[in-house]
Amino acid sequence: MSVTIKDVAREAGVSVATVSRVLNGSANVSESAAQLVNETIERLHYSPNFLGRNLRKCETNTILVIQPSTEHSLYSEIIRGMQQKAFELGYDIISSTSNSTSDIEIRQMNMLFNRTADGAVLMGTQYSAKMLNEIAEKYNIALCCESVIGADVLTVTVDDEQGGYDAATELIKKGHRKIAIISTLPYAQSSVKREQGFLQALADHKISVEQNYVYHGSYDYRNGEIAIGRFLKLAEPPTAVFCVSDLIAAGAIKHACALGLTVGKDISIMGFDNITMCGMYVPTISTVAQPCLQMGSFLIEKLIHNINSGGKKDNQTYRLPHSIILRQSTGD
Amino acid sequence: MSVTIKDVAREAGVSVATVSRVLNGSANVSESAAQLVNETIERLHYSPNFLGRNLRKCETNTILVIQPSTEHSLYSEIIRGMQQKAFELGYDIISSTSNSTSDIEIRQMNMLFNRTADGAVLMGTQYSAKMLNEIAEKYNIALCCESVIGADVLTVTVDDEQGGYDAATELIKKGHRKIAIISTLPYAQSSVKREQGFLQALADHKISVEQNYVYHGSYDYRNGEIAIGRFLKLAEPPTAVFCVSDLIAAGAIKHACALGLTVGKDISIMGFDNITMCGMYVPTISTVAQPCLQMGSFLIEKLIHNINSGGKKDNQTYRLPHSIILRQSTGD
DNA sequence: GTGAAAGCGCTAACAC
DNA sequence: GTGTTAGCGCTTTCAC
Repeated sequence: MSVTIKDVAREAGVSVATVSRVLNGSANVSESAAQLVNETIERLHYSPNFLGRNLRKCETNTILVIQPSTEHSLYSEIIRGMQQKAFELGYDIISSTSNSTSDIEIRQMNMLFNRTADGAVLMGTQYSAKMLNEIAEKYNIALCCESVIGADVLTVTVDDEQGGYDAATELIKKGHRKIAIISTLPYAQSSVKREQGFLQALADHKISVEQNYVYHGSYDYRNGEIAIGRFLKLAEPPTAVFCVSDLIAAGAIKHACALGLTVGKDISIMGFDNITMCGMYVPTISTVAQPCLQMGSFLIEKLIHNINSGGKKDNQTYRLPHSIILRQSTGD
Repeated sequence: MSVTIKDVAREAGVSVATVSRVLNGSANVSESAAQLVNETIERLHYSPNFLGRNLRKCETNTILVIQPSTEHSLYSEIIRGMQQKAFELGYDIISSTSNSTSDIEIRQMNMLFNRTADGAVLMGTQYSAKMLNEIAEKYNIALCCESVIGADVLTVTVDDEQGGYDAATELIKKGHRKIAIISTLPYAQSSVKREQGFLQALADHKISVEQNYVYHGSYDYRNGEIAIGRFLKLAEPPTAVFCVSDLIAAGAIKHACALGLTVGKDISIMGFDNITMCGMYVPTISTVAQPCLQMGSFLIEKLIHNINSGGKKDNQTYRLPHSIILRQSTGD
C-alpha cells in the first residue's frame, strides 16, 4: 500500500542498497545515481519507514521525557533546552505526563523497555532508588530536577541547598530577622535541600528559627495560602517568607493580599523556580531561578553520551548554578 | 545482547509462535504452555521489542501531539483528556513542542511520515490548508483548538464564537455599556471567532462599538498591558474589557492595577480559556472555560476511529460547549 | 494446540 | 560504485 525502498529501487533502476546509501548520505554512490534516486524519491513521494530502520539498527534516536505534571512552565522550559540539544545531536524528544501517578509512569516507561525509545528522563519519579538502579542496569535513564537518594543514576538538578541559602541571605540583607519558610513534607529532595540551605543561612547569621516559622505541606498553591494564614495569626508574624516553590509563593501572596497586607512592603515573599507567572503576577514574584535551558541541554548531552558509550556510563549528580531574581514581592 | 522471543522459546522448549500467542493473549494455547512461557518470560526478564512488532503490524499504537507552546496549562489539560481516552483504547500519547516554529513542526511531523506514529494532533499549526489536505490524504491527522479554513481535516475546538458572545452578554448583563475588546491580529481563527461573537452580542444589544475600543495584537500577556494602557488613556475609557485569552487578561489586569485601578470594581476584565492561573491571580480572573478534558477525549476517540476505519474518514469540525466562570476580575 | 516459515522495510556486510 | 543477500524481532498463515 505504502511506497517502500524497493519501489524506489525498481523505479530508479538501481538496487535497494544504493537507495539506502543515498538515504543515509553514505559515500560510495555516484553523482548520477544519487540524483536519479533523489528524483525518484521525490516523484513517488517516498518517505522511509523508520520502523524498518529502527529495528535493523536497534535504535530509535528518540528520548522519552516523563514529567509529573505540566502545571507550570518550569518543566516546559527545561524540555525546550533538551530539545535544542537533542536536535543538534540528531535525536528527537518525546514527552509524556505521568500526573505523578506511578502506574501511568510505569506504562510510559514501557517505551523504554520495549525499545521504542533509546533513553528516558524522569523529572521527579515515583520509583524507588532500588528500582531505578535495576532499570539503569539495562537501560539509559537520567533524573532531572529531583534527585533520589541511593539512586546511582545520571542526575541534573539546580543547586537546591545553595539556592535556599542565597534566598535567605537576600532576605537577611534586606534587614529581615523574622523569616519564615513554607516547605513541603520531606517527600522531595529538592525542598529538603532548599530548606536545609535556608536554615543554614539563618544559623550563619545567628538568627534563631522558631518552629512556628516552619511550615510543611505540599508543593502547590493551596499550601501557600494555608501556611501564610497560620503565620499571620502568630503573635509575632514574620516579616519575610521564603517558599520552596513559586506556586506556594503565589498562594501565600494571594492570601496575604486578601488579608489586606501589601506584599513587598508589609511582608516580603520569595519563591523558587522562576516560572513564567512570576513576572506576570500582582505583585511580581522574587525568586530563585533555575537555569532551565542549560539544565535540559546539559542533561541531554550527558544522556546521549551514555547511550552511545556502550557500557561505562556517567552516573554522577550535577548541580547547576541558580540565580536570584528580585521583583516586587520583596519590595524591589 | 538483549533477550528476544527466540530465547524465550528455546528456554521454554516451545516455538516462537507459541510465545507470541501468549504475548498477545490469543486463544489456541494450552494452559500449561501459557504458564510455562510466562514463567520463562519472568525468569529471563524478557520484554518484547516493539520495533519488531510494530514493523510487522505496520502500526505503533502511538499518537503524536504537537503543541505550539507549553506556556500555559490549557494544552496540558486537553492532552490529559487525550491521554485518558487513548490509554482506554490501548494507545499511547506522545507530545512534542513546536514553539510555534514551522521547521520544528515539520521535523516533528516526521514521526508521522516515517510511521513512528499512527496519527498526529496539531494544536495550532503553521501548515496551510493545502498542505494539511495533502498530508491528510496519506496520514491520519486532526486539528485541536485552532481550525484552519479550507482544511478538510478532523477538527475539535470550543465554540469560540458563542463563547465570545456569551462573555460579552455577561458584561452587558452587569450593566456595562462601554465595553472594549483586546483581540489578536487575524492569524488565529479562534480569536477571529471570539471577536465576531463579541461584536454580535453588542450589536444584538444595540451597543455600538467604537474603533477605539478594539485592539488587535498578539495572543500574549504583553499585549494585554499595551492594550489596556491605550484604553485607559481615552477620554471615555471602557468600564469592561473582554480579552480573547487569559494571558492577555492577566496583562491587562496587572497594568490596570499598576495604574491604580481596582480591577473588578473600577473596571471589569474577562479572559478566555480558564488556564490554571485564573484561580490563582490577584484578583482571580473571570473567563470562558474550554472543556479541556472533554475536547481531548472526544478528539482522540474520533482520531483513533479514523485510524482504524481503513479509508473513509470523519473530517468534520466539532465545536464543544464552553462555560462562563465568574471571578473577582468582574466583581464577582 | 502447536510449529515451520514467510515477510514487514530497512541496513550493512560481502562480493564483484 | 553497485548489487545480492542475510537478518534485525516480531506476527501470522498454513499445515499438521
